[in-house]
Amino acid sequence: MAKNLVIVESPAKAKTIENFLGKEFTVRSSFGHVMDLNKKKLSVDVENEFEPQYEISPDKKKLVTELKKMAKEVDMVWLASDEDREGEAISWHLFNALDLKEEHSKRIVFHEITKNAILNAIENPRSIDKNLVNAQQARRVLDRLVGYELSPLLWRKVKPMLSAGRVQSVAVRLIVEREEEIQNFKSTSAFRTLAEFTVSEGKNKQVFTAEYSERFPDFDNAKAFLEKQVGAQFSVFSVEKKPGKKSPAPPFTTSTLQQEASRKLGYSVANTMRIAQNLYESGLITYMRTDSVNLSDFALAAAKEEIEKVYGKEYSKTRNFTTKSKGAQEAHEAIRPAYMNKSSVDGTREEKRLYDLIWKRTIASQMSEAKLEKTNIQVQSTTADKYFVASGEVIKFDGFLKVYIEDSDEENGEQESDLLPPLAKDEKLDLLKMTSTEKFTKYPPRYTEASLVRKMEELGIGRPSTYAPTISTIQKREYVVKENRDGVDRKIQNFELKDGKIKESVFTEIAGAEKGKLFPTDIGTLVNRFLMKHFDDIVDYNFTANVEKEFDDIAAGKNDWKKIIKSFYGPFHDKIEQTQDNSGKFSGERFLGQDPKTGKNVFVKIGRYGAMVQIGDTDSEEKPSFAGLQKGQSLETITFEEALKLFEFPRNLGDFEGEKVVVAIGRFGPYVNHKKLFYSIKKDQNPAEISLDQAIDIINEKREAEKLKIIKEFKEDETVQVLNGRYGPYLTIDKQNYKIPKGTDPAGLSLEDCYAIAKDPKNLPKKKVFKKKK
DNA sequence: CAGTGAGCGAGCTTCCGCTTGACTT
Repeated sequence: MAKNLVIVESPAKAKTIENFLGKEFTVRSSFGHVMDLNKKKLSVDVENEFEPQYEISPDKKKLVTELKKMAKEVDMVWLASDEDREGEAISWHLFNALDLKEEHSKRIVFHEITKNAILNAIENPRSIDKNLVNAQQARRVLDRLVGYELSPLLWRKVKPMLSAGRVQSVAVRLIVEREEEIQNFKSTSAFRTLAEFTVSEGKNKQVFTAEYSERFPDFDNAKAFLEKQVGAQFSVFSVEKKPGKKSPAPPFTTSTLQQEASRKLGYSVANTMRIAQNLYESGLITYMRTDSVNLSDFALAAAKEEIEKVYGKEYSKTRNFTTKSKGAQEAHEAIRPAYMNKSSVDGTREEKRLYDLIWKRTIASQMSEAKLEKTNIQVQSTTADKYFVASGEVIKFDGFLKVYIEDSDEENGEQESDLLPPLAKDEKLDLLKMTSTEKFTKYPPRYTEASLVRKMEELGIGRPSTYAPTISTIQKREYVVKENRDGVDRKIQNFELKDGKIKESVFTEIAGAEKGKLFPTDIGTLVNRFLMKHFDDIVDYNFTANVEKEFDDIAAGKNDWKKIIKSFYGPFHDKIEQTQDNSGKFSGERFLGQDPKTGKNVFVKIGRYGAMVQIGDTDSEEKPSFAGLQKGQSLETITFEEALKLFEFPRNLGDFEGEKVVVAIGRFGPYVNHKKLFYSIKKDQNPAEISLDQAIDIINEKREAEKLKIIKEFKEDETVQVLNGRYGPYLTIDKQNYKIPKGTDPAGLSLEDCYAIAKDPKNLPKKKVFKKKK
């Protein structure tokens, strides 16, 4: 056994560091936090100074025992978790959980994984910073109190299984409020006029486009303007040239990597992180959960060398970027290639593409700026008051643009800068054609996963390690759905002036189509309304930023963490109790009208299982009847007629193979029921209009698919089947599933083999880790 | 997985931030 044990947070880091340190050092990892509050209970003693009740996390028990044993056998334990609030707490937890002694343990920190940085850290140890630990305790306890007092209130007032928290509830609010903005947005239109010119005399007949600097509010004005331009003379009024430059973006942080991978590669936030994790574990990139744009001296030097070698000296410019994001803790470097001279890697297509993005972004960040020349031209007409303007851009020196261009979120990328022909003042121009086209203003963009992350980072809510999980949480709770939506056709009016004649035309464009955007659900909207009404301070966009300032004071030793929590918890808990006692169910109920058949009231509201329509009052003698809303329908927008339609199920379509075929709508959407079997109806078919023949098609299709699933059946025992599942072949006996041991040919199994597999407890599927939905 | 929704009451759910595998039908 070596004389020293170093404990870091990540196993990949442990492996690298062990190589730097030599035989005297063993390096292990804690896999993150090892202690936490118990998941089942509040675990904060609110009566007694908010004392947190920590325990060793259930999944870390084995690890802690192991580390404890190792710690006893070495002379010195070096606690080398990250240098931030959470890292300090991890060291403190390890100190406690491993029963360490002051004289046998030291706290060390480093920001980059280089031999010098590690050796330097070993030479400059310190003790655990209790103030920083206390700041973490305040953060942890605050989040627990908010989450574990608000969520149960939601279970009682809105719906079971819901959740609320400092981070997720603000993320939901952003999406709900953006949707409200969009719904309230009134699109207006104006006519945009473009003209194509060439010079009248000379050789260069290059065509360029200029836009008239006024937009016309309506059809008549646009038409009048174009009519006036018939027969007009055009000439260059002014030519203005000025130099410009562009600088590269800083290297990637978690947030910017997620955004660019989404824009350029179309990866979801979770997917990007999974791929980055693989690259990190293969030693190809630095740590992928970081808020720092800093590069180590080693990386700066390596980038410089690579750029000078490949592109030449004039392309290199060493830069140090400083972070602008709120609450950044900068325990790591930016995300960069481990080796700058490795411009591509082996791996899956996804890994290659993400690595390429990281390599280019990092290299570009160390390259010189691009030099441009911008040209603005004004064209005058003898019959117009204002000018037509055109702008062009010429790249004089490409610099970093040679390697990498950052994408933007702007959806209307209409500011295309054309290359302009050489033009002089007063030069005569020929008009080729002029068009005036109706343009509609666009509502603010809906969030994508990545643009939501950017907004969260801007507000300082969430951390690099939680962006992806938070986005999955708000979708799992069904506050938000990621969806594509079809647009609607919109008529566009257009004029064209050519050869002295004006042509009118109308064409259609698709407006409002969305791909992979986040939409709030009814339940998300309702929960947000509830929180805004009773807990507006918690979902305030500045709540996190403000408490972060308090945590900073605690970390600086200027304030006591329990005092801070106390001043928050008093009023917060009062509000919890008040809302609990004084407000009723928060169901978002909306009255739609009176049922023409019975005269009873018809409502929509959120029930135990989601949005539903109710006919009849809850407190009336006769039990009300209910129907769940269908996919795509919403509490806010469903009409009285649509609501009544939901009660037309189940529909009996007729007989097939001697038994009834029934269409109905269930928990999982519309389905066909026949011989006690269920068949889902696809989205593009309307369950209210489906015919018997169409239903039979659905039944037969499913039967075909089932047949393909079967690899092997046995006449002797029909409960035994070898099937093809989502995760490869498996065995099912009497509705119990079993894994087939590796290396067995599923098609060659005999009935006896199957029984044998079933007997071995090894082949039982593991217990479900995730909870059942219901 | 499957057609629920009153009310009774038991027993369940839930936060954020650090980390990876093991595993799913």
